[in-house]
Amino acid sequence: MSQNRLTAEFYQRDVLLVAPELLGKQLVRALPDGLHLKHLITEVEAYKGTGDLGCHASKGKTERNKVMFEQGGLVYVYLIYGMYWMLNVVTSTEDNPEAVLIRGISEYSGPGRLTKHLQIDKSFYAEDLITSPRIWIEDIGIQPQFETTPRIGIDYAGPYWANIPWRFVIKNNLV
DNA sequence: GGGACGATTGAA
DNA sequence: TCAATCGTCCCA
Repeated sequence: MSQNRLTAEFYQRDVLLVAPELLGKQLVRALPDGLHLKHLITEVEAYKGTGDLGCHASKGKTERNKVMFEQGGLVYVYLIYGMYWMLNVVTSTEDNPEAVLIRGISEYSGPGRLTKHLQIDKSFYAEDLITSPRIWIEDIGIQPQFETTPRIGIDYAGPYWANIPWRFVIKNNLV
């Protein structure tokens, strides 16, 4: 465990505040054998509310996305293309469906690749990052510079939502 | 019950 | 450029 684990107060804010602040934070995955995998978060995307046509919540609450409607600090995982698990962090408060997609961590680019490495699957659905013994995020005092770009792979959301700059990436090859 | 599709990846 | 691969969602 860590004294610097992020708390409920960190997560229960607007996703557009939380997403960029997750850059440079340390994602920790404690494996069953006791090994702790530690990686800095390098790339994220924000998904905000029912009005955001790129956000799963825009279709209303379903079995898959219902955890997004809970309070911030929970994990939202779902399967994409039949083979990759996407790791998301729920933000904001109850009934405000927002989440941050973790798209990249140090040494591993791509949301599907990083979950494979961290051994994250459906069993992490609704896992509580504030209390879980097997996954959490720590503040290690890094506040990297970052840049913003449109989000990846959501052309179906239409030009406005597909182009809004809610992807946040650490600059250069820092860390 | 059936069909279309996806917040991806890696190989051709 | 394209196949892999399957849970979810929507329609019948």
